[in-house]
Formats: sequence, structure tokens, C-alpha cells
Amino acid sequence: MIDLKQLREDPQRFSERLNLRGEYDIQPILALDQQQRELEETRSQLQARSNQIGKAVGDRMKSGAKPNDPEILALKAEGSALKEQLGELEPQERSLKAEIETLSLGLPNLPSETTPLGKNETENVEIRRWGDEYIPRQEGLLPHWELGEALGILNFERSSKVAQSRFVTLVGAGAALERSLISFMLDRHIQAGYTEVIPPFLVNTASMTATGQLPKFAEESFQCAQDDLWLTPTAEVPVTNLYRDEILSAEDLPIYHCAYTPCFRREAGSYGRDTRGLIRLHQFNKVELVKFVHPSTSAQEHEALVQDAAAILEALKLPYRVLELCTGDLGFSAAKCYDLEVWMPSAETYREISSCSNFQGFQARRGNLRFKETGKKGTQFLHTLNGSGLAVGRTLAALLENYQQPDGSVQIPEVLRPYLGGQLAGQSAIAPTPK
RNA sequence: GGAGAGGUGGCUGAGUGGUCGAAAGCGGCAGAUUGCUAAUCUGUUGUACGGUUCGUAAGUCCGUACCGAGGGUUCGAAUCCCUCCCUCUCCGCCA
Repeated sequence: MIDLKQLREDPQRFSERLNLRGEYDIQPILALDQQQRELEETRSQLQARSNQIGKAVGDRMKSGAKPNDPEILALKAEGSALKEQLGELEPQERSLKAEIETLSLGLPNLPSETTPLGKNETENVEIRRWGDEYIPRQEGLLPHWELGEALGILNFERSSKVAQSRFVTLVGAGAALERSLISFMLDRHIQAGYTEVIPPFLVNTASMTATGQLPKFAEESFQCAQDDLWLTPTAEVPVTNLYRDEILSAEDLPIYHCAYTPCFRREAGSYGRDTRGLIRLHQFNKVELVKFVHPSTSAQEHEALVQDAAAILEALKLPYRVLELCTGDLGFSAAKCYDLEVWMPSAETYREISSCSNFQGFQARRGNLRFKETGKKGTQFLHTLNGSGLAVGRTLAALLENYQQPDGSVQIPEVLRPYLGGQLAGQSAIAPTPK
């Protein structure tokens, strides 16, 4: 949610910064806000008089006046008249407020001061690269879906029978690898100071609205028909909402959480893209990092968050680069965002594997996440940040492609080996299984 | 799913139509005091919105709203009525 006060104080500047992201008209909100405040003043004055009357009637009755005393009847009459007036003003004010709310919820966050200017993803800025030396150099590398199917560890065909297209079933070593990645990532993050949570995988409308998925992007998520519940599109939603409508104390901050959840996305409007493989599925696993911090620290917390996500790629020796998204490519709720992109040998390109955003007070305002500093009056909105650490399916895809061997086998990254049991215990590679 | 009970301030818990934003206790904060890792006493202590005076600001003052949520009755509702949500207990079912 945008900060209405900030908008009111300097609409010009507000509008300029908002328009770095696209076309947005703030005039309607401004006008409605003005109207609403005037109405509120009138209404609350009437209300005050009405309260006075209520008290006066009470006082008279206490001191022995009869209910049909002329004075009391007069007061009652005035009260009734006021009530009628209020009955007209109240719905007006309510609908103004609702309109303002609707418009405000539709406005994206303002880009941070440091976000590079740009119209779209072509103007994102590469910050750094890591792991060039790990980029495989051999010819004829298979895309992960071919490799995975050949190894018998990914099954797309049967999955679309069970569900639809854009679903996968992981089999044998594929499932084991996925599971080991989840455990490995979580262990690393816990070591780095994050507290693991396993939140609900279904979330309500209020939660989806607080983090910014709703109301604008309803068609992106799966909704349960009979309940006010949505399949979580990212752990960001349940984890951030853990503290919705709470006032924490400043000493509680920062709070760091990591969470594994499956994620569900309709991927409406992306039908042509990434139709094969693990890159774009309706259901995928993700380990997420979420931070709740004091506003004064959020910039450095953001940098640290990116590093915590990148550390996973480095431990797995997967080559990656860091992009900073420009103003035109920023997600709806983000003020600043870094993407981590992993090297995909088959396409000879980097693909997004983590998105690390600083939302500043945007989600906190929508979800009413506040904190109080002892000694200080009032409350403040805290800052929220989150990042994938990492998208597990895409990590598996990158791993298969980057670790594939000329003989069709796939090496198992060393850091993962302790996590593999059963038939893979002590193994250094996944070999093709004869059919 | 069936039956019952209940949702009050950071917590415990009073309050069944008027002076209740709400007793009391605990906790928190400030001060006083005692020669001591603490006790005692005094004061203070919710949030949001709007207005206002002085102010660079913090703040001051006034009004309104909030006792699970939304509606209703009434001059007046934490208190009465309706709907919904949630929690607890018992039964049923179930991983």
C-alpha cells in the first residue's frame, strides 16, 4: 500500500516516482481523499453533538426527570434528527473510503532512490558474475528435460495425465535430489541465522492482499472454490502474514525466517513460454527467505539477503549472475529487487532462479505489520524483504545440465552427497538406468 | 458433521442499556526511597483517523471510531437482536 500521507504531502514528487514504473494517475485518489476528510470532519462533529445528547438525556433521567419531560423529548427529537443526517453521511463516507482503498491497493510500490531507471527487462543492470570457471565447455549438452527423461527421473507425460500440462513427477533419484536440495538449502539458511517455519500452504484473501498478490493478480493464483482460500503462490505470502496486524517491539527485530513450501501458479498468459522442462510449472518447490527489519537497516539487510541466496549457488558450484531490476521491470510490491540468474548450458543463457526484493513499508502498510520502540510514542511500519533461496525445481534443472557427463550420467554436487541415502548413498553420480 | 460454552486493553479478568476507552491485578515506563543482583511507595501506561494551537521537529489540545467482524434496535450499546468468523469441550469421522 502506498503511503497516503506521503502522497498528500508531495503529490508531484510521488507521481514522478510512480511513473518511473509506468502510467499511473493519482489525481482521483487525491480528490477522493480530500472529499473523505471533509466529510469525516462534518460527520464527526454531528456525532459529537449526538453523543452530547445521549449523555444529557442520561443525566436528566438520573436526576429524576420523567421520560415524557418536555426537555427530554426535545433532546430525543434532536437526537433522532441527527441520526437521520448521520445515516446519510455515513454510507457516503464508507463508500469514499472503500474507493480510496480500492484505488490505493491497485498502485504499485515506489521504486527506491537507488533503483536504476529503465523501461523493461532489457534495461536491467548486471551487477556481477560468479563461477565462470564452472561453466561446462563441452559440445552437445542436453536440455535437462531430455536428460531427465533419459535418466528416468523426470516424468512429464504421466503428470499431465494425472493433472495437466506444466506438472512434473520426480522419480527415484530425481525425487531424492529434489528432497536433498530442500534439506541442504534449509540447513544452510538455518546456519546463517534464519528460523525455519513450515507455514500453511493455503492462505486467505487478506493474506494475499497484504503481500500484493491481490487484488490485481487474482488470475495468477489458484483459488479454492468453496472457501476463502488460495493455494500459496510463494512462501512469501504465509510467512510475511505470520505477523499481520501485530505490533512487535523493536527488540524483536530483525526476524529472519526460512521456509520450504510448494508453490502454485496459474501462469496465465505465459502459454508459449518455457513449455518444456522444469522452468515454468504450475507447482514447484521453493525455499524462501523472509526478513522483518527496522526501516533504518533494510538496505543492508537486502544486500545480505542476496548473499544468503547466492551462497547456495556457490556451494553447489552453479555459475550465476546478479541483476538489479530497473524501475520498469520491478515487481508490483518491490521498491528494489535483485535477481539471481543461473547458467543453463543447453540454452547457453542465464535463467532466473531467485528474486530478492526489498518491499520497504509497502507490504507492512497493507498488512499492518508494525513495531514500537520503547520510550517512543506511536508505532512504525516495519520493512519486509524476501528472496528465493532458491527455487528448487530450477536448481535441479541447472544441476542436471551443469553436472551432466558425456556418458549421460550426472555428477552429484559434493555438498549434496551427505543428504542422499538409499541407493544413492555414497554415490558420486546418477547413472542412466537400463529400461 | 452433531451438541454445548465462549471471544473485553500487552496478559489475567470485572462489567447485561446512560457518567465505560472500559474496574482490579500483573506486566511496561518514569520518579522516590532502602547500603546493595531485589523490595516498597507514588505517578503513568491502547490503537487509528480527522481537526487545531504553538513549533523546524518531538510534542500540545479537541473531536470521532474501535470491547472477534458486519448489520440492526435506541436519544444512548461492551451490554439487547440478526448474520458471519474464530476458539474451547464432548460425540462422530479421520492422517
